[in-house]
Amino acid sequence: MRKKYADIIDVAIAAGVSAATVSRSFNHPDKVRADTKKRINQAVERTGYIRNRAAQAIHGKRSGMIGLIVPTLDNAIFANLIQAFTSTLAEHGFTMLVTTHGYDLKSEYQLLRSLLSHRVEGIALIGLEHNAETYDLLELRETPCVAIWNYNQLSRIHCVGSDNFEAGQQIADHILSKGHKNIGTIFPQLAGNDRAAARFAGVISKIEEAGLKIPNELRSQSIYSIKHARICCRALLQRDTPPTALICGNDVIAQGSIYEAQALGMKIPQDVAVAGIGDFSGSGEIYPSLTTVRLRANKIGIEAAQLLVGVINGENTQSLTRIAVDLELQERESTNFQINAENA
Amino acid sequence: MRKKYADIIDVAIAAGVSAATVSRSFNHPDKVRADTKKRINQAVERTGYIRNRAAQAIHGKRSGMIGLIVPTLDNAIFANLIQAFTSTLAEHGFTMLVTTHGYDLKSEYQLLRSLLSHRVEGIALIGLEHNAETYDLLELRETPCVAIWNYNQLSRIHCVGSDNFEAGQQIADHILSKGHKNIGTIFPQLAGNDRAAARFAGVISKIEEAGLKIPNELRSQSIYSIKHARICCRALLQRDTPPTALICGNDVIAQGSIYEAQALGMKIPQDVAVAGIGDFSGSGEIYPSLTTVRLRANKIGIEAAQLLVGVINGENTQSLTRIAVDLELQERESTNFQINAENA
DNA sequence: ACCAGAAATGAAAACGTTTGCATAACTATT
DNA sequence: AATAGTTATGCAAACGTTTTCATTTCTGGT
Repeated sequence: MRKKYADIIDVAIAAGVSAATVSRSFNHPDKVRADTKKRINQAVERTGYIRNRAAQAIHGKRSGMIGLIVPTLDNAIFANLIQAFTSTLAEHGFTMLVTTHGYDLKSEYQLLRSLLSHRVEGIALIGLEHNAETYDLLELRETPCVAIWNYNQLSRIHCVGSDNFEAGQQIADHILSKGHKNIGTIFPQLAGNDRAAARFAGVISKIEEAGLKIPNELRSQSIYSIKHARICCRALLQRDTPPTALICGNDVIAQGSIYEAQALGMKIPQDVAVAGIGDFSGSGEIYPSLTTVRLRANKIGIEAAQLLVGVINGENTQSLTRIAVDLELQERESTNFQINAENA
Repeated sequence: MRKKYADIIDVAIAAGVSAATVSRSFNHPDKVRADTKKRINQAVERTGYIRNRAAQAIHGKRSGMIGLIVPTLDNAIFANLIQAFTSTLAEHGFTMLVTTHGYDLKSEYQLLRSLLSHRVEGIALIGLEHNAETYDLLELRETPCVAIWNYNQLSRIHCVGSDNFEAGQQIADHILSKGHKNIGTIFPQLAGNDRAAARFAGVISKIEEAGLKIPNELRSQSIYSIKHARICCRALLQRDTPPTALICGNDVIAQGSIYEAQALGMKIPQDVAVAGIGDFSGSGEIYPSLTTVRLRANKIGIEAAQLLVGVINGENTQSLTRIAVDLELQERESTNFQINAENA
């Protein structure tokens, strides 16, 4: 046997046509006669041919792959987002090449190079905070690229996402409207995580607008873990004058806070109100249900994929597209208590 | 400008060597003199060269990509698994090409063809239940392949995972040891989901071994959703003689059951015990903490990646490797109550 | 200084496609 | 039935690498 698997020439011979015609039959089906196409398809069947996209990618464009760089897959809401993104891509004939950097922006540049070496047709990144060399390389290679998850009207690249600053504002507004004056926060580390940083800035802006402030002792920092969040929460709630409300950087931290408050025998929302950001699957179903700001991960994923495909196909020629996906404050049980004047 | 981006020849010219030497400098660094290598690296820097893996893949093997076919990414424990898998692959220089089929095994074959057309060097599948044509194609193309998540000593391909039948047995044993006789189950649909099917079979085997049986009315079916699980749980708990224990097919369903029981004013585990399978992140932290069987997603992901890389590199020549990753029963609060004879 | 053997490099073919151009085969018009 | 126009197909070059084989350049022993 000369070679291992059937190539386009074997198919061509089996179908009694030239390789060029076989190729056209796949890529420009309208340019080949119906009966020829049928013969070719039979030949494909007979020979067990599977086309080689590497060979296809080599000269022209079409590798059929999109690269995604994501901090981690191990995170409920990213998983949500990525599922929507990848299945939408699949509808358009693209497959997703995924890499993760674990929140280490320094390695992002290398991952980008790796994806480019695979000649992906487009790149998706999470968030808008990236190294200068990452941005520069994207520009240099003129790679279609979209930033997912954050919306920012000054973004350097296309973006599809929600305004995290606004999310912070919404949840802070809600907490303030319930009469809270003594408020604590539990957020992830802000450096290298522009989502968390923007949310926090939104919270602070509204608090200060209301003439209040959050002292440093009530600004707690937790990783993305229920267990660790519980520890942070406990520290806050066992202070001499514990906060009457906790604003958490995401729903995982908020859930941990709820469990810990319960474990301490406190009533939610009467003794302490808890709010999150994200509206993860389950947040509306736990007891008490969690007040949060919904980030529509599914919608963001779909829109981002559509935008990227559009850019690749040259439909989106001129300027930068920035899509703000709306937020929805979800008022639920965990904050459903009005503080009266005496309590304040 | 002749062409858009620097290719290997541009680098060769810039470095004053031939293309062959540049290629060797990447692929067989020991075969080229140190100072030549240095000159080449400088030339790479200067020209902004990014090598083209498509061109590399075209003739020989090395595409540097592994294909993964997964039911969905949108699932806490798969996300866990996949994160471990992809980061281990990355350590070995591979990038992961991901596709999802949403539990539709029929489309799996097409996804496999698509991955093969990208000339991935290896394939990972979830579970062992696949169409005959999927298995046949894998064999025909002699593609290194590993099934992740399930262990079965009769598997047709390499596998790394836990024995779901045993997981079902373990949790059933535990529930029986607490004296329960009136037991309900809430499982996902079993067809097309060999994990769930094996777990259920394990549960049933132990129940029957104990001389008990679970009537059809107490066998409930729920999708992977807290909300839907709550509905199923409610139906079971509102029966005239509700079960004293619920065995759930996974921790998401178990969590939903806990919330619903609480909402119905029932005490866990006194009024009803709840057990899950999986030990998702958070299951040990909720209140009451959930008794479950730990599936070590992280370990499975890492081992699977190592096995697959080994097979690709020809280290694992002879027979099929099947790795059983151990289970760990996690006894927690949600079942911590012994039924006495009168209650039974 | 010379030579044998080893190490480094280069030239060219090969990998499996796609595509521009040329040609052949149809269609429809007269 | 001839012709012009259209449509379908084939030929061959090109894409960017890797690799085999041949050649050149070292290296060290005499």
